[in-house]
Amino acid sequence: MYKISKQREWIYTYMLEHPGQHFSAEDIFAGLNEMGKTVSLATVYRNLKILQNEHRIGSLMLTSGKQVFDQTCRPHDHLICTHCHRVYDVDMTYDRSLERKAENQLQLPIESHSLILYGICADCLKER
Amino acid sequence: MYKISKQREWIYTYMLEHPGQHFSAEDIFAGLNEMGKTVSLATVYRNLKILQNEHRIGSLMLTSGKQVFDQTCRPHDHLICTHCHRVYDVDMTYDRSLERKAENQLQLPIESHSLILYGICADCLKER
DNA sequence: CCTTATCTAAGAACTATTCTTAGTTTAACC
DNA sequence: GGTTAAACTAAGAATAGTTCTTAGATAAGG
Repeated sequence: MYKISKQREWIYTYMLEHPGQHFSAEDIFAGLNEMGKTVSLATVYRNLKILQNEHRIGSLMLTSGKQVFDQTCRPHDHLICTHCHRVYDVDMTYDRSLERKAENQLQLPIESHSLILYGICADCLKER
Repeated sequence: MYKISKQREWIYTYMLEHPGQHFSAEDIFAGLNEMGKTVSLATVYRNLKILQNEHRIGSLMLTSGKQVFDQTCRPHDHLICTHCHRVYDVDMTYDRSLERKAENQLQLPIESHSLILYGICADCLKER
């Protein structure tokens, strides 16, 4: 189905080399181009979509309507700092039972969920 | 600060008259115009933003990047049907302690959160 | 009333994302 | 290892959703 392409591997490698970060397509486009790896923005978008289809990466829609991409598609939650607006991955242990609890309460089959916490991140907290 | 405007009250009333629904700006624009209440799309967008600032309505960003508006800004959760894609308001009782649990686990101040459940709604379940 | 800030419509502009096209690269198969 | 076909790329046009600009209309306070 999909063939290996130089550009797609650049994109994926770029993401893995920046652990913990969340990237817009534009971020990756700029980052690769700065490294001399010229790639067009449409190619970045197309390949991010392919990487998602292949379950190699995940994505998150911010309240601003901008999409950011995540190095993993393993289910996890997010913390968004209300001060610096950075996005962090978090693993809320209690969260694992959330879907079963929702099923019991709503009496409907629940397949997945998305949880975003808004608060102050450790870095911003230190700066006060 | 804000003056009362005919158009803004049309928009707000339109939303209240369709309880349980979630509207895009385009939905409201089309709905009002069908009723003979002509209003421009930019006015709908501007007033939805004002209604949000006034805390009269809420909003939700879908994974598609489209924004929908909610009759209430009272904190609550959402269920999105993976079959018909309708958006429902849900009130998960367990959810009230979620922010305190997150604070304990992350050791950071949490101000709010957004929880979206994905599953099959009652209507779609019936149709099988 | 009169003033003035806020409001509207209409359409231009903007931003993020996707599509189109023509030519290139990858890999499957002989 | 060469051929072929499918998947790929860059570049820019196109689309969709939302916001801005402008000139004129409308509320609300004095």
